[in-house]
Amino acid sequence: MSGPARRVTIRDVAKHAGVSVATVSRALAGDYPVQPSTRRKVLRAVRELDYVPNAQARALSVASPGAVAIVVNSVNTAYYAYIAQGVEKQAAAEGRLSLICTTGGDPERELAFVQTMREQRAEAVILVGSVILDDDYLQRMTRYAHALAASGSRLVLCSRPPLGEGVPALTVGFDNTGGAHAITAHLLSAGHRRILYLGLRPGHTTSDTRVAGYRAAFADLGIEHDPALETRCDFDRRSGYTAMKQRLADGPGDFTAVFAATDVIAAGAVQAIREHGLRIPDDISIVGYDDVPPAEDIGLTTVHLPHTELGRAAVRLALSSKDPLTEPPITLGTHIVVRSSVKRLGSGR
Amino acid sequence: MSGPARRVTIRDVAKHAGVSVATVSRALAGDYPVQPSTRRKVLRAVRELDYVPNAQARALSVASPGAVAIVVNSVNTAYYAYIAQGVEKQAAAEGRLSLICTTGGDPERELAFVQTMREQRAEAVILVGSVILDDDYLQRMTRYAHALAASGSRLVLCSRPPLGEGVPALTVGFDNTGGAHAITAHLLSAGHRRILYLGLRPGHTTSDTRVAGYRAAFADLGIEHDPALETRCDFDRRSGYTAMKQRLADGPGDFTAVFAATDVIAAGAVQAIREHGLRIPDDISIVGYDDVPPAEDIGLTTVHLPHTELGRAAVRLALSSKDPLTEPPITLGTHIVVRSSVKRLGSGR
DNA sequence: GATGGCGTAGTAACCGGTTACTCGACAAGT
DNA sequence: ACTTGTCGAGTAACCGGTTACTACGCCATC
Repeated sequence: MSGPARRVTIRDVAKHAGVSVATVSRALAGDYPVQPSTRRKVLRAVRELDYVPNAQARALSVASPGAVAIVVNSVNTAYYAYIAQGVEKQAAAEGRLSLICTTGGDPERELAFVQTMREQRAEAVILVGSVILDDDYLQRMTRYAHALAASGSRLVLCSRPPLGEGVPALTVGFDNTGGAHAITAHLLSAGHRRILYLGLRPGHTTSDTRVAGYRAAFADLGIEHDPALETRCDFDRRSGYTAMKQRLADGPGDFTAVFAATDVIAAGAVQAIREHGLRIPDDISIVGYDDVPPAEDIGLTTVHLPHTELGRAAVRLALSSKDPLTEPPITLGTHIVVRSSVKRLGSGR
Repeated sequence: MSGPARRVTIRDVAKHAGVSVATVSRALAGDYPVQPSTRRKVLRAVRELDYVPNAQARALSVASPGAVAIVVNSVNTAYYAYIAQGVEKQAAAEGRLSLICTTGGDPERELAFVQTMREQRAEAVILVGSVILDDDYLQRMTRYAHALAASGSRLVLCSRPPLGEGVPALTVGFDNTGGAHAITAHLLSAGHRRILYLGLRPGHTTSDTRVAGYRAAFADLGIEHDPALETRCDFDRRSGYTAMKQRLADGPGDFTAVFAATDVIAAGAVQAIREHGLRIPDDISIVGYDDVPPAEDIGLTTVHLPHTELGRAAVRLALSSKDPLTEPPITLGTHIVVRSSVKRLGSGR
């Protein structure tokens, strides 16, 4: 029982079946007339040798669809996981393999992966997730875009700001400003006026767009807004917890509602609020953003994002024949999901 | 500005630099002496033409590391996402690309993907997640194992039962029975005697192993156990909710604690308990399993699983030179995470 | 019976790299 | 001056497939 020393190639099959390699190839492809008896011989040889064609070799001579690559910070975060799921599903539906890379936010890894994808002849590279928008970032993305375009791959920025004219990159995102506007208006119409915004992070694109919607809601309804209610906070549970703890320690009765920039922040904030002996929504109302799992568990009213659809849209766009230089960004709409974290204030005004 | 009609190949670079293709290859590989002046010419040509070597072509002539493929039900589930994260990280650390495939539990997709991975010459295929253990499944896996082994790929079953002697598959898993034993003992030592097990699903490997630990804990401590407290329930939130609802409607005071087979089931159960007007842990204690996000949000005492480490171990094992025919299954230990969902009963017995 | 067309199968070139082997030039040794 | 050795570069074979082109046998047709 000698182990298979070498992989079985099409030549082995040809020899075994007593035909030429061309015949084997044609019998398997089925696009060229082959005598039924010959075909049977070939298929039997294939079965007996357990031959599997080498996709890499085939890709050399035939233009075959390339893989779709997803780059995310981490798969552990529901927000990314949902999007990645959409990407994978759509890619599979279109007959593409999905390559995945997690960067942990490290630009080095991102760069290395983009380079690898050029070598792999990936058909599309999808970068997911918000970022700090600075010059370094813009330059980096612009370089990626041109490099990938030159290699015939397409770059899709998913839930990231567009790069602007003349840069060959496609963009798909959520309507963050619209969603933030809507949920803020929801709080305002429930009678809340002093609404804490938890998640200020200047330069962070997701934060910036959401806070913009929050402010716009006040402005549109002609309600005055206290900038001191905008609270800095990173986008994770712990930060939400500590920021809220701090805020409650400083001035308890300063606000009646909280708009957390993400559900994860909200989860942390909820814990802080409860530990402070306050009840939701009786003492404090709170809303979040994203509609990811913690939201349902804590009964959080939030903004639902079509995550999976975003991933699908990214792939569809990438595999379409749209010109990346001129195609406008796609923006997916959002809607509010009402649960039980908002109390209607007495309308005695 | 005529778009690059064809990809730039090593021959283009050679022509542009006025050298032979061999020289270009060697100048880039750097493993063969090349005159510095020649090397400079080559590198300049590479830069000017923006040449990127074709990894697929290289893989044909040189034995290069293959990709690592992960197959999961879905990336949306934290349990899978954590494991996938571990796989991706370890694969990246070992210089491999990660391919991902979600099956939604469809054996057809799984089969198709395994076949594709053979064609792609993947180095390892990692199947993750529990399954219904029946003859059909065993036959399928055995077929995969032999097929992949014949193509030189390795099969790793992650959090799935081993296939037994003579089948070339590696196995990595959690100590489900041990963890279930420990957390049941935790409830017993807190004074609980009537403990509802929520998540019975005969044939489902994860469920079977956990319920075994639950029963063993009673047996080891010589405490009688009422089989009627083992409740059927699927492994999702909704099922946990409805099963608990039903149980509470049937006989409220029948049990003092609940052992949910997963944290997700627990999350559903918690909601049902609260809606029934009962409080946790004052009226009912509850524990879960997995230690995935809902656990922290609902303050659930649970069994922590080293998910990410499982993924890493799977990759390490796959890329090691261990013989899949003889290598014993790896089992990763677990530990209890105590939060606030268990009440110590009055020790008045 | 020579000619042409059709249906199958084989030969060899090609995809884009790597590398064993060959070869010329030049320096050192005798 | 001739051999020998070394260095650097080119030629061509090869990796494992696909496919354009060629060749052959057979039948119908003139």
